[in-house]
Amino acid sequence: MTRKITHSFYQQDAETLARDLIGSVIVHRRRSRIYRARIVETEAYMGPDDLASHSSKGRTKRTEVMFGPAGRAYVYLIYGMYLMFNIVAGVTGSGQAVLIRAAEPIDGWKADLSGPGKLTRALGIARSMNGLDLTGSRLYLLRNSRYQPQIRKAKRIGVDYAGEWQHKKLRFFDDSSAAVSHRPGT
DNA sequence: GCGTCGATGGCA
DNA sequence: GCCATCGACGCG
Repeated sequence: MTRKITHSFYQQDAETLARDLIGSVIVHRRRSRIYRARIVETEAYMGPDDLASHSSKGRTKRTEVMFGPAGRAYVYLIYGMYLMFNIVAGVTGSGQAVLIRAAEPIDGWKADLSGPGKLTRALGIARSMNGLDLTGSRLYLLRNSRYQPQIRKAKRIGVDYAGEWQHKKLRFFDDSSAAVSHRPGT
């Protein structure tokens, strides 16, 4: 049984959503083709108090989408060359989001999706998709109640500047997948 | 297998 | 002057 993920599901807090999205499937309809990939790694960004979260900088032009309704895409450029794909989570205004870090292609399609920058490039996620409603028909997620991932958690990657928040175990991954980008360090 | 480093551009 | 990254390179 597989069904499209709805607004009410995205409205869960980011930590719960990040865990629940492991094993779900990204669907991108692009140039008359359909690309599907199973999510194997995510990170939760908990809102303005979370020093690793962009929303901790407050409402700016960049972070505006994070403070909007859940279930929209938050896409931004990092290091001048990589796009990050996030999903807005929580109640409207809470500034939470889930970063999609890694996935594995489904249906015989071949791609390396084991990292947030590689994932957006291979899936064709563009900056123009910032703010896109993910319950539409172009880019959406499916939940498969049959697939049971082996979920583990660890600290988030690349946020060592975030004080006490850097240590919190807000990264979730499917330990049975080879596409996970980082294995936990002790 | 692991550490280091450069690429590259939007943002505050 | 930062970065929610990646891949190339040098080790030995």
